[in-house]
Amino acid sequence: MDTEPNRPATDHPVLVVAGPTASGKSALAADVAAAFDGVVVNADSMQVYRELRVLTARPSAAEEARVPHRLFGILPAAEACSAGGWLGMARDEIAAAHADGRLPIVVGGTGLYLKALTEGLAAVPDIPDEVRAEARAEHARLGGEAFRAALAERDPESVASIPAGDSQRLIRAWEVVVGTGRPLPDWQRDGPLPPVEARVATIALVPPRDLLYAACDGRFDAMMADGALEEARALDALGLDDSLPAMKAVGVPQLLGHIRGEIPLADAVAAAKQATRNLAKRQLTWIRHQMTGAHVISAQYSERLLPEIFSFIRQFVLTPGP
RNA sequence: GCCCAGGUAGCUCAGUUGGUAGAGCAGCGGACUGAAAAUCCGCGUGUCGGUGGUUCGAUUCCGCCCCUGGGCA
Repeated sequence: MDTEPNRPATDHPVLVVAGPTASGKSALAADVAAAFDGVVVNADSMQVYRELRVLTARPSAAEEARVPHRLFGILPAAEACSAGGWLGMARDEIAAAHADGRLPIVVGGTGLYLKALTEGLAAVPDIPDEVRAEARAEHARLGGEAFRAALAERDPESVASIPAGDSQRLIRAWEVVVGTGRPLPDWQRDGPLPPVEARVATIALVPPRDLLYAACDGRFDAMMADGALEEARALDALGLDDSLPAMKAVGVPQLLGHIRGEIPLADAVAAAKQATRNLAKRQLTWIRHQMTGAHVISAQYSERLLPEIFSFIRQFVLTPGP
């Protein structure tokens, strides 16, 4: 790692900016980066996909020209990103920023990614693709209840805390025991891979609910005006599997429903706005319970908040600890 | 004006052979360790349009009125 020899790695600052969708965190991150010689690092599971520019509200070309941005639009929609995959890339970008003497500003709404960054991730080996495919096939074949019962024979601990309907987490638990021979909770008990070596301070934007929901609605209208439907058509033309992560980004299933002649455009737009609001609510729950310790700002982002934010950064981010 | 169909939760509706009612969605709360913008779990008192009547008891049956669709004039 390219750290300065006489300075402990943990003295390197990292600013994390969390917040629900449409809260203005991207603008906040860019404004901070402009003021503090920073690099914006994406921590959003959907903004990593190349084909989704409009529908994920990725920073504009102008914004990227104004301030360096990393990990935006770097993977094809045909690939599936993951918390672990992202973490590796994020650590590299953070290290690179530090090596350049810049402040890494990690911004995104994917709580799991941010938690992996700040608290580390269990050191589970990579699961072979065949095992992962088999896990999904078995789940599809057996159904949730039977799949869960089968998993209980090898990993009763996971089963105890995962309901039969929670396909994604059941499948993950299954592929870990089958792929590694050890249940996921055992790996977790080994302790996480060390989190990023840095002093991390977190700002969380938590706007009032009514304003946030209005922002969600307004932003989807803006996306439509900016070519969201065309973007969805282009994605559809790739003929990708609908179960891929990129195909599940808010707005994509709804617009594809219209493109495929299943629902009127107005219904698709309304459904996409609704899905955005549902997502925002889940993100708020995550922030409230999983990101304790963050500096909470109870508002939508606006430049008027910058003095408070700059003051926080000078005090807790740029000032080395004892 | 007449005929028909409706008026039940914020919305769309179900239901009660008369004993004051329940789904989906919304909303709210919660979970979350490698596809997480994912995947899930929990929370349902509302003058059952109004008003008279029958009844021990009416949201349910009857009368009248109001409102919304559709049809006939």
